[in-house]
Order: sequence, then C-alpha cells, then structure tokens
Amino acid sequence: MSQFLITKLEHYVRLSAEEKDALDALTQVRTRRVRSRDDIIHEGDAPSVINVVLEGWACRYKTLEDGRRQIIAYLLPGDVCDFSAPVLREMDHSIGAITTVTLAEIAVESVGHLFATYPRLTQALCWDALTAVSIQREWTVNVGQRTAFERLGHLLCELFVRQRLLGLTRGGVCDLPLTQAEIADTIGLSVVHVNRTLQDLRSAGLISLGGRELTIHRLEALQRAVLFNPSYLHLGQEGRHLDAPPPNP
Amino acid sequence: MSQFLITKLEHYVRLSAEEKDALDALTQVRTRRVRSRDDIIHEGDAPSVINVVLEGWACRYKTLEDGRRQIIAYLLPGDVCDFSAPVLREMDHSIGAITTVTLAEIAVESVGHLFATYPRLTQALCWDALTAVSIQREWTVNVGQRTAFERLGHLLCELFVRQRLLGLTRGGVCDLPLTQAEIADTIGLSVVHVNRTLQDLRSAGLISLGGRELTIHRLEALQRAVLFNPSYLHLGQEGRHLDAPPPNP
DNA sequence: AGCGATCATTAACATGGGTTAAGTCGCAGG
DNA sequence: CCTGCGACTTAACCCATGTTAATGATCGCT
Repeated sequence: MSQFLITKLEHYVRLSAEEKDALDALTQVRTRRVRSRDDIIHEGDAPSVINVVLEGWACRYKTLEDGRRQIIAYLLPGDVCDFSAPVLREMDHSIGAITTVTLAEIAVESVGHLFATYPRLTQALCWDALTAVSIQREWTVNVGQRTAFERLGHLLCELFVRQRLLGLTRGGVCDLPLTQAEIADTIGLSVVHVNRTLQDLRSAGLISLGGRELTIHRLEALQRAVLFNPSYLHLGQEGRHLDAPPPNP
Repeated sequence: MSQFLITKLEHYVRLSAEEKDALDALTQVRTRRVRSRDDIIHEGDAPSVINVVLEGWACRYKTLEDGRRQIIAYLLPGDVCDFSAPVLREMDHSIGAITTVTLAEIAVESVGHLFATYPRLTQALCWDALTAVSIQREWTVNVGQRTAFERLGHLLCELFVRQRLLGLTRGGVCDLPLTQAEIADTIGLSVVHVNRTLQDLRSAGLISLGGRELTIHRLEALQRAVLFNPSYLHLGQEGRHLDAPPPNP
C-alpha cells in the first residue's frame, strides 16, 4: 500500500523489514478517496489526522482574494500532506486533488509512537520533509529568476525525476496529468504563454507532451538548457547514481 | 543574548524561566561575528554546528550558473540558520550576512538534549520552523502571482510585522538595511523597476524609505493595497492582538 | 577636503509575456 | 447522432517590466 513512500524513504536510509511493516500497517488502518478537482483539505481547516497520498496527484495551493491562484507544490504518491497540522493547527493553504486521489489517514498519536520506536524511520521522514522545503525554495528561485522556457523545463525535469525515484517512469516517459492552466498557475505564467513555451520545448526536440503523458527525449540536454541541478532534491546515495547531475565545468 | 529568539517563541508558547535559561545558556557558549556581505555558510558546506542569528540581518540565497541570484529568505535576530544541517548534511543554498551579524554556534548534541528535556521548547521551535516554511510558500505566491507593486509592498509588510514581533519597531518605523539590488533579487524584479515601484509606494503616501529606515504610514491601507494577509506568519495568540488582520468581508 | 566606491534615481528604448478573442478538437451525456 | 463543455491552439495587440546608460547622492577613507 505505502509502497511509494517506502521506495522514496529507502533512497535516503535503508529500512529494516520491521520498519517497513510498521509503516505499511499505519497506512492501512484508514484510507479515503477524493475525486479529481475536489479539495482534500481547505485553508483554515484543522485536520485531525495526517494524510499521506497513496495514489494519484494532489497539489498545495493558495488563492488571493481576487481569484489569482498559485500552486505551491505537487504531492505525488508517498508524499505527506500535512506534517505541520499537529503543531500549527490551522492550515494556511489548501490541498486539492488533481487526479482522483487515495489517501491514508494516520492518527497523530500513531506517528508519535512510530517516531519513538524507530529512529531510522524518523530520520528518513525528516529527510523527506526537509527535502520538501528545499523544493519549495527552488520553486521560489524558479519563478523569481528564470525565463518562461526555463521555468517550464525545470518543472518538467523535477516532476520526471521525482517520479523516476518512485519507479513511476517508463524509459523517458512519465505521467503528467496537469492541464496547461494548472501548469500556468504553478510557474506564474498565463495559459497562453505556457502553450507557446510548450511549443518551443517541443520544436527544440526536447519533449513531447500530450494525453496526460510526458516524454523527455534528451534529459541531460533539457537539464542543461533550463539550468536544472537536481541537488536540491537531495537524492542521497541511492538516488545519485540514478540521476547523475550533468558534470558542470 | 538570545532575547529575540525567546521573545519570538513566547508568541507561540509560554516558556518557564528554566526553559528560557536553558536557551540562553546555549546561545552563550560560542558566538561568531560575520561582516556585512560575507558568507555565513556556503552552498555545499556541511556545517557542524547550528547557527542562530543574535544580531543583524542575514539572507538565504541561491545563485544560478550565469550569475542570477535569488534571495530566498531573510534571517532576522532570533532566526535559526540551518536546522536541516544535521539531517541533510550538505547545504543546498548559501547564507550571507546583510549587515554585520552576530551568531550563536550551537552544538547539534546540545539541541538534542534540549529537545529531550523541554517538550514545550521543542514545540515552540517546531512552530517556528514550520512558520519559516509557511513564509517560503508565501514567497512563492508573491513572485508567482503578484504585480511589482504588490510584491514590494507585501515584502515590506512582512519585514515590518516580523520586526514588530521582536519588539524592533518604533511606532510605524523599523530598520531596513537592504539595498534596492537586494530587494530586486528578493522579489524577482530589476533594480530599476524596484526603484520605480518604490516611488509609487511613496507617492501613494503609504511608506517612506531611506537611510536604512522604513516608515509605514498606514499599515492597514498598505496591507489592503497589496493583499497582505498575515495569517501565514502564524502569530498565535499573543501575536494576533498585536496585528489584527484587516477584517476581510 | 577630496577621492573612489557603492547606491539611488531617471530617461529612452526594447521585449517578454499578458490579454482578448476566435477557433479547433475530443469526448461525455442525452 | 447531436450537443455542450473543457482543454488546447493561434493570432493580434498591448503593457508591465527589463535593459542600457547617464547622472546624482552618500559615505567611508586618506
């Protein structure tokens, strides 16, 4: 069930069978299904459980009073939605389902117990949470400094590499269940310009995109073209050989 | 010494004298002084201690290969530089001193001891760390969705409110030791446009800025004009009355 | 007091990306 | 089979912001 979470954590720390079982047990107690486009948690809520994505894509987002929306993060299988809930109480942003999403609902106390019992697991979950923060910082760089072409390419690189980490890619191909409007709200561009920029990436022979599927034809070339340096993903030992950053002289 | 850190944490959780003393003791063991413009930690470093700003301003930043720079966060007195260091090892970004900065260097083990001994303190520090992440998310929204005018105003609001939390404001006045180039690299604009936008804010009668000092003449009006909603700062009980968000119908 | 450096300001001009408005395609539902 | 809706695409036009460059202020240092 929590296969993806385990796969991800094992890139940081090797887990014992016992630890994996404990994690697996937790995610099976209670699950929830949220339909595409519905909210998983809404800003202002004080969730009483911790949600983990088991299947499907979700996103964090914030909406300004006048309707402008910024997608702040994508949550893929194995990602934790609301680590902050037990401490901060009120959500300062919403989480929405992109596709239909299956969630594990985990009681806060069971997580506390997990932490107290398995230090290695705790370490791995910390690593994961800190990596999420690092991704957030990189996104600030992305919208702050990069051109439209770079922003879009960078986003696609990230989503591809993150999926590869989960074993969700097939060669140079991966899912990409986003509309262009969602992409636009992610990288701070208009839909029209996302479309234009997508054409540029296609005609540069770097990617194909359509039918919810992304193909990256030359990952290294794309990475170089958009200044994508995967070190912010903190792939760790296991990850590093999977995705050697382009040797940058 | 760690007065600002304590002041900040007390907005989240009331601390006992013993807890405050413990915190204070930690920050007095070893301090370091870094001159304006020098780096406190550089990307790729694996710091062996945890740095806390005692005095002065610092910033997190990332540099792209071609020299573009994005400031990712400001660190004010009481802010922790590198909570992630013990887990992730390598820094994925740099931290630089804006003004001359005094740091407390705290051994990782003493923090572990602190956590084990004082649960309330642990909770407060978690709250603080999670708030920092929330600020990072808001910055993504800021550069992604807001106009130049809103971005700049939003940044100024944040820096003012954060300083007020520390007791560092004098009426509507606070320090602002940033150059326009630094502001530009923070909100993803050119220096020239920051200057223009600053003129707009001034001629709207909202602020005065000069000589490292910012005056906000009408905070509520400014907040409304730039869609600043302080809830992402998670001010908590104590903070809320200090800074009532504009009642937003 | 004068010098050099850094920072702020302004003007003139260029452009990346936004806006508006059609038009097309695919597909779920009646 | 038609209808309607959501997503994608394209074109024409426009404006917010970038670029370049020159001029002033400010300030620490000698």
